[in-house]
Amino acid sequence: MTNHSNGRKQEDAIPSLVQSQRQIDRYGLNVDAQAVLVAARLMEAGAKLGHAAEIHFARFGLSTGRYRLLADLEDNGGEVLPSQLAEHLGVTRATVTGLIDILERDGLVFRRASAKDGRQKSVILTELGASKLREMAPEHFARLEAMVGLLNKEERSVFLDLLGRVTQGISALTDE
Amino acid sequence: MTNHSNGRKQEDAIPSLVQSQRQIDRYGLNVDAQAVLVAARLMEAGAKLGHAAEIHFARFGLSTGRYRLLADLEDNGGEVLPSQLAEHLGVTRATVTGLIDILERDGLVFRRASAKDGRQKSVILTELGASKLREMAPEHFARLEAMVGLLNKEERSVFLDLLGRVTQGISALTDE
DNA sequence: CTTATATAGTTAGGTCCCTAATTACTTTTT
DNA sequence: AAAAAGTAATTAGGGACCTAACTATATAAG
Repeated sequence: MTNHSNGRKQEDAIPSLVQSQRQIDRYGLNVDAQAVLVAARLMEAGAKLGHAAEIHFARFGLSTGRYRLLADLEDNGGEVLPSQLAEHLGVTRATVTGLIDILERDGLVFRRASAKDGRQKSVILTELGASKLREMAPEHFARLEAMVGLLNKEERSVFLDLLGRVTQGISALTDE
Repeated sequence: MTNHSNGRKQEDAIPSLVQSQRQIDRYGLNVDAQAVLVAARLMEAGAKLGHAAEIHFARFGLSTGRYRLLADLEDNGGEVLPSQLAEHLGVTRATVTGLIDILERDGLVFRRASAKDGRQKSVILTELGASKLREMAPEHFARLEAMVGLLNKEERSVFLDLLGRVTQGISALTDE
């Protein structure tokens, strides 16, 4: 009984360089296997992190999106328009509507119609919402810090630089 | 008309160091802002990459998961058990069932009951499935390579090392 | 000033993946 | 051999985020 069924053991599915090279060779392509490996590993890491983040935020009764919305509200004085939230979070307005629905139901936020523009509705952080952020902050930030704890300051700086350039490159997948 | 509504412009929502520092200061925590920034940027990048990958694979009528399943099949001689696929892909068996359902419907794969174990059903790559992989390979790998094109060989190597260590650290979010 | 166009938020419906429970076999224990 | 425990695949239901279509209000053009 060492490694079975469940598919979420310590290190499932880490793509290897030989695996990438084999795939490329099969079709006789002139592509750098290491480059492909970087792409594959980053996708793997992104999926894993996304899943872990949901588990992390679920401790506090939130999802990743709902936490980010609350944090953005607090970062902007406690009152922001849904369309601004969508832009800040990088999600659609439809998604923001859904996030607000649940946050409002839970009393962490409420909506108020705008006086100047009848189409707009401000989203406002409640005291309960603010205290939720306050309560979770120590553990939340400590865990984030621990996550990158295997990198020293210098390495983190290098990582930020490289990650930034790879992030720019992501558009290569969607261009054209 | 420069930057409105849609929330998916060139560079929405890039978290900054001052923003991270501000959040930490608000609660008087003793946490490294750069570390928090790395975590935030990686989450951002992961989400962005996941979304871009779906768009990329949709060109070929596939999703990320269905492509990975096909590729894993081909990497393993064209016949693999669902439970093995789940392990290789790092997803649950329930998810694999759904992926196979669609691939089978589209004729890229078929199921066959196992002779030795009545519970098992092999998944087998069809000729259509193999040719789908063959057709998409040039564009697929070229785009992956382009994605990391802003990094040279040396930098890619460093990035792989650092990413690997951060990936290990992800468990800090889920531990306990 | 009325018609056309743009914008804010929402709703409806879809995709991806998940967890928990179910069904059908197989292996182990008594 | 019968009962219990384990394993393989599936089904049922849910959460997150998406696109496209809709409603209501605001602005621009004829």
